[in-house]
Amino acid sequence: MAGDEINNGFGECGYFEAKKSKLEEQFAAASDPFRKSNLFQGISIFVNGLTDPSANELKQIMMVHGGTFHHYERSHTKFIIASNLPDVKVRNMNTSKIISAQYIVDCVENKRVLDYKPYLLYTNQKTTQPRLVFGKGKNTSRANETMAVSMSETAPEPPPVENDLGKILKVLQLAAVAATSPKKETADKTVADVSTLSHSVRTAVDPAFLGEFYKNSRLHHIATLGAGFKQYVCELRQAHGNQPFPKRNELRSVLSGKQEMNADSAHYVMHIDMDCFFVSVGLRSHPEWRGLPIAVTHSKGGSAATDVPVHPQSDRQAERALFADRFEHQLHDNFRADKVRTGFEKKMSLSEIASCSYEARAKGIRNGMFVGQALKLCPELKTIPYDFEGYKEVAFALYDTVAQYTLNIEAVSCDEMFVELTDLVADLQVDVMTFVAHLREEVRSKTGCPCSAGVGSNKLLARMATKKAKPNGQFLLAPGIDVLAYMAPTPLEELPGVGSSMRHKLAQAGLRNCGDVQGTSREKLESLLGKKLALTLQQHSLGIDTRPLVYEQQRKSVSAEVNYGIRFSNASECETFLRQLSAEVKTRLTDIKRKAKSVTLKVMVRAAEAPIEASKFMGHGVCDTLNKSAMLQHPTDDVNIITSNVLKLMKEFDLPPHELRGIGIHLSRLSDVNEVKKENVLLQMFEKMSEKRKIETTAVEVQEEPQPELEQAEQQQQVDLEPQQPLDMSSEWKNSTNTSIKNTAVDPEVLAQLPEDIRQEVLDNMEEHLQPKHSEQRGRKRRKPKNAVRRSLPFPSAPAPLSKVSANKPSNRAQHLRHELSKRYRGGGQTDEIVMDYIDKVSNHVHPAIFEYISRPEVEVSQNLQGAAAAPRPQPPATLQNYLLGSNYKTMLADWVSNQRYPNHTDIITMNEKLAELVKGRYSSRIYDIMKHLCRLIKHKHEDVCEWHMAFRFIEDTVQHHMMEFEGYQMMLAESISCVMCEPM
DNA sequence: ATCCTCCCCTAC
DNA sequence: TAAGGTAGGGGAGGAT
Repeated sequence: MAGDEINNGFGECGYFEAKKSKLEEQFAAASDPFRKSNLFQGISIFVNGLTDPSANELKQIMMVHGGTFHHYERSHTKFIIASNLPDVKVRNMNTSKIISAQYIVDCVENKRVLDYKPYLLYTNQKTTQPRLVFGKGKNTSRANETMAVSMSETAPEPPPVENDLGKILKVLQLAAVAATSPKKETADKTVADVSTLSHSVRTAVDPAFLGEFYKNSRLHHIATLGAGFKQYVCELRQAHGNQPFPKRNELRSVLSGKQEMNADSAHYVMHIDMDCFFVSVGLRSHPEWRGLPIAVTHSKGGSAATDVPVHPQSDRQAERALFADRFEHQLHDNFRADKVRTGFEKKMSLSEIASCSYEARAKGIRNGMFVGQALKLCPELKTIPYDFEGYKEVAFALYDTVAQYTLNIEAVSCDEMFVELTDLVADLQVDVMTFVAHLREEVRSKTGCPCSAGVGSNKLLARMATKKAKPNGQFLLAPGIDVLAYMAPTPLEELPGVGSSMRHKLAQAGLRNCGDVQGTSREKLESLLGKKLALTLQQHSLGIDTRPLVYEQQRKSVSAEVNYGIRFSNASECETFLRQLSAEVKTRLTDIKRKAKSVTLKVMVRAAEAPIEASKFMGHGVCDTLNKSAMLQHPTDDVNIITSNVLKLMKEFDLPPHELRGIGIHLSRLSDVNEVKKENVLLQMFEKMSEKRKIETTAVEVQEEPQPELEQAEQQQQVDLEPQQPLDMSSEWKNSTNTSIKNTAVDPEVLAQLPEDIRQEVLDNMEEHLQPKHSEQRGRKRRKPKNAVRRSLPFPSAPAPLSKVSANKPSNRAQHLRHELSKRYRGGGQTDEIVMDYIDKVSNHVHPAIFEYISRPEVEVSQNLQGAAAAPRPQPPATLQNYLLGSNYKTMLADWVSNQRYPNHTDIITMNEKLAELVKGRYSSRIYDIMKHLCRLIKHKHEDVCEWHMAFRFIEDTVQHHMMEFEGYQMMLAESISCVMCEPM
């Protein structure tokens, strides 16, 4: 799957890039399908200055042959490749590992690792002719020979290094081959398609699309790296505990003596941010381009960016007009409007600029601008490609550098964070900006990239300071200054949270800078923006920021979204993609070890007036966006449940697949996997057993004549577990009951077409889901007996729901039952006499045996009451999922009661639901047994817990309520709980 | 009042 | 050609 490619190193094992062992590194290498050999395994190089081959070419060579390319020199960098270094530079370097680039070339040519000494630039041994010598022992040379043989491109094979590793590598390489082969199978379509087959992946219909897209998406990388570093800070903090920071001592001795301390007790928050991050990382290997206007983008620039093929069904003029209209009249986004206005010329590249250098910015180029537009502003703009690995590498170096001094870090993104400095500078006894300068220099030397930092008394002011500091500088918003006066001239859009939309809205009201807002009444702001936004805006305009630094951030949602390359021609292509995306989002969910209770599907649909094809290649064009969500009954991380809900939501949108331009799946209301486990013990037991049972019963037959309630619950479960089955409309409404789409309305038109009794059932179900989840109400809720239920009951009409008053009229009920009995068992003789006599006597509570007796079909009526009670009920439908009916219900109850100190709310609800099903199914004697057993378990619980007593009474109460509704009588129960502590009055 | 859904906005 | 994601905060308006 796409999983590997999407994984940025923040998988469940955490930041493997940073910590991973050698072995893991080799694993990763072996699974790379582009790998030609492992020639340079364990060898790392750093390229200093101009070389031939160039740094980029050397990087390619190293990657393809299993080596490591360092973008900056590290202590463990094995070789430094250079051609000529200035004396000044060399003087302070360890020259024993500076070699010529020719070494790499010769190694590849000879297909073995050569002795590097002849290639040293700064020793006596320097020669131009490499000696063909193996530097190491016999074993190695043998290995090298084998390697040389195995380096043929058609049959790449790992060197037989350490035996185990060799085997593992081999397996992994085989796996990599296997993983790529299905791609080729899709080629079976037509022979005429051959021309397109050779092309790269285009639309989301291609099974490899998702992986390709995420591999190349800058926004995806920005987002996942950001999330990754938030988690990284958490991990570092947890791993660190209360240990000291040794680096502080080192710094203290370096800076000691020359510092006069800040005597004030000011609060210091630092905001640190890399300067035009992507560009800086890209320039590490091309220092000769520093000072030029540079942009990072997918477009290769030059003529490729000014003569772009145009799709016949696209219409740039029309699309531009539409976009411009939206941006100018609805969204007021000047930048985007401008981008469309001047960037949409025919044949100009619509590739976006992810990051541009300050020299490019000076010409008016901005991040996010189209390349075509940027080239008009600056024809000599140089474009460089993305280096996602490099961004991660540098980001780790940045975070690790800061983390040496403190872990009071709030990660904002991969290149930006807030750091609480108050305690740190007090501990170091240094001036705050001295520390910042030292830190920035360390970051620069470790990453090879410049950064800027601002310091203020809160996050807002620190950020403002950074704006002043950029590029490559630092700035302190001194604690003593008049903050109000300082903020007043600041344009509002410089405040965090104020974007183009809000800027425009405020400008309409005559508010442009912080000073304007400072003097505006709260009422006016609130009417403009709403309560909360008004408050924060006003506070920010005064330089006040109450937001604390959040060091350990908890994720609240997970999502996966693709608004590029979505072009389906039919529903099945769409469904296939939805399944892939569901799997993707499920992986992300399990990666963070959480479960979700809400699923939201987001779609982008081509706007009615928009051209069929977007101007931007595979772009979404002008679209309308729609969201729809479904609440799950329980938190889940089951891919099948997620998928079935996603498919259902898509079906509800009822959109033509060919008009879709974007799809996203969001999971929210997350809970911890372990919390869920604790919280829902019973349900987990049920589900576990139903899984097991599913495997055991191979063929699950669908009942021709669905039994009412239980049957529906069961069908729902099947949809959840088996979304592979196509969903037809007729099953959809039935399925929309217990588990899923509680909050989605049923189409009234569909509803109108249903037969009366079925419609009533649907309405009842909907009503049921709108009931509050609170246990009291749910358990005690009055339920109208349904037609369908009645049909299966022996009584022609079930008793109407009884109020408390009528329920307490035993003689009426006894008469009723007697009447039914006599009708049914005419001439039944002695037995029925006994039964009726019994009923008269007990009046209020009926023994389960009686229920058993009267609910048996006529043919089975036996002569003797005892036998009747013992007679087995007809087997429940094979699909019935109520495990309270299973033979091991006692074990399950015992597990529940004994493992939990206090009963869970959700477990009690589950229990009530399952017992209610039993009531409706008339499993009276089982109910009797369950209640008896449960009562005993609670009584004999090691520790007397009133919560359990109350739980039992509540369950008992609910059961009796249901009995009263469906049978007209309460059940005689064997035991009850009495406790002086919690007994109700 | 408080919750829910469906947005919109913002930031990187 | 091109890779227009992701997460969080919050408002409007309706349901309870």
